[in-house]
Amino acid sequence: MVGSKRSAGDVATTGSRRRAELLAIAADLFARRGFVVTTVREIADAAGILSGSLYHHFDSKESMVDEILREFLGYQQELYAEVLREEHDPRTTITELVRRSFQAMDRYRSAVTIYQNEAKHLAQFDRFAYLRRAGNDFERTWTKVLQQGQRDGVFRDDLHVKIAYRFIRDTVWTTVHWYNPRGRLNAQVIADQHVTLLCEGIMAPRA
Amino acid sequence: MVGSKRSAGDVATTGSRRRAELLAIAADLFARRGFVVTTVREIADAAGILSGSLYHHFDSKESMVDEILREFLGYQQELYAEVLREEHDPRTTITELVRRSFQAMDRYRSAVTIYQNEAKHLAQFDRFAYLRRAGNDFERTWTKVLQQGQRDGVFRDDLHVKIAYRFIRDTVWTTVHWYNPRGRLNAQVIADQHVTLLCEGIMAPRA
Amino acid sequence: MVGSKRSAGDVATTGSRRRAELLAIAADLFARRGFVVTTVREIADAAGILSGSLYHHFDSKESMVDEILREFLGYQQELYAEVLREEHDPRTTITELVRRSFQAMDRYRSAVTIYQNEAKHLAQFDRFAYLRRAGNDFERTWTKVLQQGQRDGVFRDDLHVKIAYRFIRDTVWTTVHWYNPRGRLNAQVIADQHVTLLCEGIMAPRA
Amino acid sequence: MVGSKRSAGDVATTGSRRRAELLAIAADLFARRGFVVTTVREIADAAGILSGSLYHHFDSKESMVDEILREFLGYQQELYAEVLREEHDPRTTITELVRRSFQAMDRYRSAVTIYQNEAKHLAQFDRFAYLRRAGNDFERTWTKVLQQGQRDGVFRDDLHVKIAYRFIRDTVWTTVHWYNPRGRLNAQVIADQHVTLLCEGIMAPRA
DNA sequence: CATGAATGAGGGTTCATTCAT
DNA sequence: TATGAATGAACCCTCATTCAT
Repeated sequence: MVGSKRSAGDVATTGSRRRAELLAIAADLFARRGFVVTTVREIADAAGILSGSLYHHFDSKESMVDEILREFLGYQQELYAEVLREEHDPRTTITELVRRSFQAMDRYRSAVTIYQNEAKHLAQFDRFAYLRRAGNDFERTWTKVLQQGQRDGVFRDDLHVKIAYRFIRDTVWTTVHWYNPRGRLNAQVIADQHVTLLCEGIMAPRA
Repeated sequence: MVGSKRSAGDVATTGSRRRAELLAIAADLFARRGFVVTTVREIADAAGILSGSLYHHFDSKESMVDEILREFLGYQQELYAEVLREEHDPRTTITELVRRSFQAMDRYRSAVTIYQNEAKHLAQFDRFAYLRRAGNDFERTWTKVLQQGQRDGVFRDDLHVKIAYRFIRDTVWTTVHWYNPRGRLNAQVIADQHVTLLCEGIMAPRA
Repeated sequence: MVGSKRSAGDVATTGSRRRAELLAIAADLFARRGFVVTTVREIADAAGILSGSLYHHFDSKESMVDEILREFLGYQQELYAEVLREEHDPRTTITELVRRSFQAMDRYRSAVTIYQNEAKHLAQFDRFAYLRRAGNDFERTWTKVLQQGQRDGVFRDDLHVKIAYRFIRDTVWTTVHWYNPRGRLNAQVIADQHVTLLCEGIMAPRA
Repeated sequence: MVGSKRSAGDVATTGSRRRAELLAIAADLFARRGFVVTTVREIADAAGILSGSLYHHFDSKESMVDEILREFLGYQQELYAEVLREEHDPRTTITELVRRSFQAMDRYRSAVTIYQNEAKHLAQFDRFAYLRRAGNDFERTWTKVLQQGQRDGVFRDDLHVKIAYRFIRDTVWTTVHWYNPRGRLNAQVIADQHVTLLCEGIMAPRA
C-alpha cells in the first residue's frame, strides 16, 4: 500500500509474490543488522539481484520498513482490539494481551525486532508519525486495564501505573531479542511464564 | 593502508579535561541519536570545534564509544562485585543488584543507553569482544543468585532461571529509555518499585 | 568497521571494456604523478565521471594499482620463462632477457614506471607481498644466467654477481623514466644499445 | 639558509645543532619512507617533540627537503668541479666522477636517496626549479667527457652519448637503494667495480 | 523485471600548519 | 623552545538513488 509503485488502476496494490519475498528478505536483514546499517545492496545481494533492481518494486529503503512496520502494527492492533471486545476481567485481559503479543511476535518476528530497535529513531520523521500514535495506543490499552484492575482491588494499589506499563511492555517486547521461535519454548509457554512472573513475581508463594 | 597512529608524547590515552568534555558530548549524542547515525561532525559542532580537531584527542569515532562503554562497564562490574562481597540472602542480593544497576544508570546514563542500543551491533567486531564477555558476566551474576534463591526455597521453583534473568535484565536496563534523572522519581524509588514488582508481581497481596 | 564488499553478480573482478579504460587512465596518472599523490578524483576527472563512480568498478584505489601491477608482472614473468625455455647460451640469454624487458616496457609502460617507483613502498603491505616475491624471482633469473656465464668463462670471473645483477636491473628498468615510445629510438634499438654497453662497456674495442 | 626562520641579524643563519639533528632525522625518514608519505608528526615523534614544535625551526615540510637537497647538491657540484679542474684524460675523468659520486653518496646518503626518488616530483614546483638546473648541469658534465672520449678514440664511436649518460647515471645513483655503507664493500670498492663494468662490460676480456 | 553505469551528497579520517600559553 | 588545542582543506570511500538499455 504505502510506497507501492503500482499505478492507480492496479488491482493488487500490495504487489506480487516477488514483492513479498523481497520484503521478507529486507525485514530479516533490518531485524538482524539494523535498519541504518543494512544497505540496499545487501538486500539485493540476498535476493540475488542488483541493488538498482529493487527500485522496480519499492520507492526507497524507507518505504520498505514502512510497509513492514505497518503490516505488523495493524495485526497487533487488531489482536488487542479483539481482546478488549471479549471483555474479560483485568487479570485475564492482561493474560490475553500478553498472549496476543507473543502471537504477533511469532508471526511478525522481524517486524517486532525492527519496531523494538528502530521505532524511536524512525518516529522522528513525519513519514513515521504513525509509530508514535501506535505507541500511544498501546500505552492506553494497557494502562486502562491496569487502572481497572486497581479499582477492582485485584492489582496492588501502590502500583505506579505508568511504571508498571513500561515494566510490562519492556519485558514482553524485548523478548524478541532472544526468543527463538524454533527453540523448545514456544510462544504460548513463554507467554504464560511471563504472565506468572508479572502477576506473582519471582518469590515463592507463601504457604 | 598503514595503520598505527599516535605515539610517544601524545594525549590520546592520557585524558585531560577537554577530553572528558568531548567524551560527554559524544556520549550524549550517541545515546540520543544512535552511534551509527551520529556523525563526527555533529559531535564536533556540539563541541564548537571542527570535526578534524576531534582527532587530536581520539583515534576514531569507535574509540570514543569504546572508552565510554568501558568506563561504564568497569563501574557496573565493580558495583556488582561489591554486592556479592557483602553476602546477603538472595532476595536482598537481588534488591541490591537492582539498586546498583540504577545507581550506575544514574551516573552513566548515556553510556547505559548506548550499551543497551548498540552493544549487540558493536559486539560483532573484535575490538568490542569485551561487550560479549561483560554480558556473560552479568548473566552469571544474576543467575547464580536466582538459583541460590530457588535452592533456599525463597524463589518459586517453577521459575525458568534463564527467562527470569532476561526478564529482570530487560526491565532494569530498558528503564534507561524513559527514566528521567531530573524527574520526581529518583533512582532509589524506581529501583525499589522494580524490586517489588519483580518479587511480588502486580497482583494485590491476598488477605 | 565491517569490511567485505562486492558480492555475487558484481563486476569488480570480471573486467569489462569500461574497466580496462579506467585502469589505463589510472595507470597513466599513477605513473606520471605517483600513486600516493594521485587522487581518485583526478582519475575520475580524467575519465569524465565522479569519484564515487569509480567504486562501481573497483574496490579501492589500492585494488587499481594491484591489478595494474599484477598484469604487467604476469606478462614479464611469462616472457622471461619463454627465454629460459629457449635455452640459449649465456650471452644470448642476457640479450634476450634485456630485449623482453624492453618489450614488456613497451606494452606496459605505465605499469613499469609504477613498479619502478612504488614497488618498494607498496611491498611493505601484506596485500602487495607478491611484489617482493616477483622481485626475488627476477633476481634469481638473472643471477643464474650470470653465474652460468662465469662458469663458462664467457663473463669476467671477477664479477660480483649480485652487484652485476643490480647494475643490469637498474639500467634496464630505470630506462622507463626517460624512454619515449614515440621517439626515434624504438625498444629494439635501445635494448641492443643496452646489451652492448652491458657486455662490452663504453671503451672502444682494442684493435 | 633557505627556509631558515632566523632573523636577519643572526650570525649563524644555518641554525643551531638542534636544527641539524632535526634535519638528519627528517632526511632519514624522507629517504626511507618517501617525502610525501612521511608526516611531520613522524618526524616530530622521531625527534621526541610534538609536530607543532618543528615549526620553530622550519617554515614547512618543504623547506626541510629543500635544505637537505641543496646541501647535497652543493657538495656534489663542488666535487665534480674539482674533478674537472684536475684535467684528467677521459677515462680517468669518468673514473673520478664515479668515485666522487660514491663519495657524496657516502656523506649524504639520505639526501641522495631523496634526490633519486623525489626530484622528478618536486621539480615541478617553482621552489625546486634548481633541481632541474642541477640535473642539467650533471648531464652536461658527463656528456662532455663522453664526447671528448669519443673524439679521442678511447670510447666506442657507436656510443649514443645521451643513452650512455643515462646508463651511467642510473647505475651510479640507484646504487643508493641497496648500497649499505656499513657493509663489507666500501664506497671506493663499489665505485671501482662500477667503473670496470662501465668501461669493459661484463664480458670476459678476450685472451 | 533486471542490468550496469553513473550521480551526488555526505561520512570518517588525515595532515600541514597556526598560535596562545 | 616546546606544548596542546585547533584549523581547514583535502582525501578515500559509501550508499541510496536514477535511468538508459
